[in-house]
Amino acid sequence: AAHSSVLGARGFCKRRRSERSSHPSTPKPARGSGKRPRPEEHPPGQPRWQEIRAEGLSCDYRLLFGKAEADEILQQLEEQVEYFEGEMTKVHVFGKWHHIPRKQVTYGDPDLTYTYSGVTFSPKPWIPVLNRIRERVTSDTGHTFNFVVINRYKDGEDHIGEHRDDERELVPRSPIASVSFGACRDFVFRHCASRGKNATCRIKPIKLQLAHGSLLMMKYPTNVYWYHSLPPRKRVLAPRVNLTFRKLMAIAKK
DNA sequence: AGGTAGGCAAGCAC
DNA sequence: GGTGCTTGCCTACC
Repeated sequence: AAHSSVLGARGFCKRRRSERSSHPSTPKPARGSGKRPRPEEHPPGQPRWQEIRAEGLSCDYRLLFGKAEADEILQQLEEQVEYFEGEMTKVHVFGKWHHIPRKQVTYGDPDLTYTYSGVTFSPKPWIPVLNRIRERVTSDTGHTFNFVVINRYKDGEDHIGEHRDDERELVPRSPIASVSFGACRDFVFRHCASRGKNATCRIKPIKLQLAHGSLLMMKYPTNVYWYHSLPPRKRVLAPRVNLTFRKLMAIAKK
């Protein structure tokens, strides 16, 4: 019940024209002239997926769950997902300890591990709500996954900085499925060669909005060339729970 | 005021 | 053994 007012606030996804990405070849998922492809209202002839393409970037976006089902899943996630606590909520980089500005946890098949900024995480065993989401992604995409990283952003202050996902433990060329629930948040891709003062090219960042119940498939070689981040959005007051399903190799290469 | 971008912090992997 | 890469915070600047 606490979520209903929050999730009803569809205004979170509405953007002013001036805020839109100016990238010419990029579709604008999760918005547009009232033609948002919600699963419960599939107009025939409307593309099932929205393809996002740029140099070295290949992603597909769609709404995976209708609002009622997404609301139900979010409620279950909020009740049942147990996030890491204590030492595992900190990262040690450049000699300093930082408290990560979000909550995080991993679930997956036993014996798999995932390394994030030098810390190796063991997954918690699968629970039904996560398997429900995982099975939906698999039935829709044909891809299987054995691991999920869950990030919870309590409001617009919580965020994650620019990064690429560690490729070493991923099955080569396997896609990452990013499923979002709760507040719609901006999601930004930046090409690796366009970062910093000594950038060798000026490819513009690509901004997407990841809506409640949506799926973003990040396909090879996106993760090779493009960093992604979830920047702070101070006006967002509601939580967002994001699940990135991955296919990890059974034996970690070190 | 919020969003963006750059500089900065030490240590490990190759 | 030098080089590249790392995440988040702070600051400056619109």
